[in-house]
Amino acid sequence: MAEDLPIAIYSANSRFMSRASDTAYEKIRSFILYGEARPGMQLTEERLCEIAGVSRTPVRDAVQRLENEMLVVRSASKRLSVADWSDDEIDEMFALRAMLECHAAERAARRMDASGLDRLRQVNGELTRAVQLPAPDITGFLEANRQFHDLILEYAQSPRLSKLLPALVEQPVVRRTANQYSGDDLIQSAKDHDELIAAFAAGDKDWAGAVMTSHIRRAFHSFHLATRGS
Amino acid sequence: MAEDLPIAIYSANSRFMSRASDTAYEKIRSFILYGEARPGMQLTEERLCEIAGVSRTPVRDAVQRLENEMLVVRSASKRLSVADWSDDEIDEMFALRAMLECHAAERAARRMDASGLDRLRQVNGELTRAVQLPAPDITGFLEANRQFHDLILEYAQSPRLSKLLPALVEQPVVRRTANQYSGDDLIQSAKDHDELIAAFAAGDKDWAGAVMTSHIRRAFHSFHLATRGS
DNA sequence: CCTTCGTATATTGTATACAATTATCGTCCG
DNA sequence: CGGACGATAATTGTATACAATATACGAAGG
Repeated sequence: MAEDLPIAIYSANSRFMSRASDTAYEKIRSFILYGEARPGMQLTEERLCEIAGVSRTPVRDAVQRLENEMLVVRSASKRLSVADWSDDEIDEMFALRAMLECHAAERAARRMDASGLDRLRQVNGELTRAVQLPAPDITGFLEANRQFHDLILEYAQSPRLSKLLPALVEQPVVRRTANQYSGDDLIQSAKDHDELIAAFAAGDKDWAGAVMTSHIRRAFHSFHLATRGS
Repeated sequence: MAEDLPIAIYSANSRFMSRASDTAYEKIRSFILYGEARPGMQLTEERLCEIAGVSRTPVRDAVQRLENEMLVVRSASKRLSVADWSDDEIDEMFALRAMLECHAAERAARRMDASGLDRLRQVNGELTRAVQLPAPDITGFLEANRQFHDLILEYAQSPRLSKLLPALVEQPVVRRTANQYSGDDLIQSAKDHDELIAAFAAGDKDWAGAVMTSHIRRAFHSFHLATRGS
């Protein structure tokens, strides 16, 4: 019987989600990432119930998941608040993410097949179209980018990685990075992906790992520049 | 009852734990790690209620935590079972753990202070006593070893790492590794720790990282030898 | 005016009843 | 036989009432 891992990691997953705890998870997550929530803002379970439209039981379920992703934080007295990351924590996220995505790329390089290569090429085709000047489509880029990295994770075939990486790929960071990207940065991203595909096709794990590492670290420096200047 | 066995590995949850969900977590965890549970065995929430002596609400809370540590697994139809790791998954655990503990050591090297060095020396003094031939005290070794790595994690000052690492340091693996260690292996562990302390004292992050990496990888190969022969 | 303490209020934690879903197993029909 | 179907039992999911705990606030005393 197949496992139901892994799921989309670069965004809220777009699967069935009929359960109340799943809708609660998505709604609260959206509230934090795209809604009126502000870093450090206090949350009560009751307030989250209103947002999610379900009772406290599934809300508590969802909150625990969000706690694991460190999108919400629990104080010593068990009160909840929206996470507020320090600069050091964000740097750390990029460093850890670079290590783990590099590792994922290395594993994927050993396990890639023709079908996977096709899917990667197709997704990166869409990404490449989205970043065409003079009017790049950031939303399209983000979606294709997510799919691309998800595919690599899928081919890495590591339940552990699939569990750990999502906690490191937080939307606010990814979006701010993408929004800060210049047109040339976006095009370079597409080229990185092309080179990754070449490395996978060659089965060269060191090549794949190195490309992935620079890919993430470039994103890091764009983000750094965007948020903390020079 | 297995209640007095070490609970928290490498992480800081050795606090009070008076809540029902916390005792449930500990009891179920002990049941899996030291009790009658067997890999792949099916679990029902009701059965876990009996084990924990509390109602389903805190049990479900505890189960979600154990799911994150991947000690229990949920099937597509949401049924629970005791995790049963493949050889590849265990290898992967060691690889990821080596990366993250190396990173933790590097961060700790930059943030270590005199007080931390003292504490590390004291803990490793206990560890060194525990591994004295001709009758090494494995339990004492495990406890001191845990404290030593916890201290490094504390000085790494990274909430992310503190969240991610525990999921990679699973007791069954650590114990089997330690039990397989020869007397000389145990003594070498103590020496690794001495060298780590020296690297911290020198503030040399690359040195610390390298020692930590070989420390973990030696453990990996001992485990590999013990469980899969030649 | 400040601190301390106790009570009221807000918030989180737990138990339990019931709803929804999934598995089990016997029966019918081919 | 054997496979599809349906009733029943087992299991998980959700809502809600109540218990435990933490905070807020104001009164009493210095």
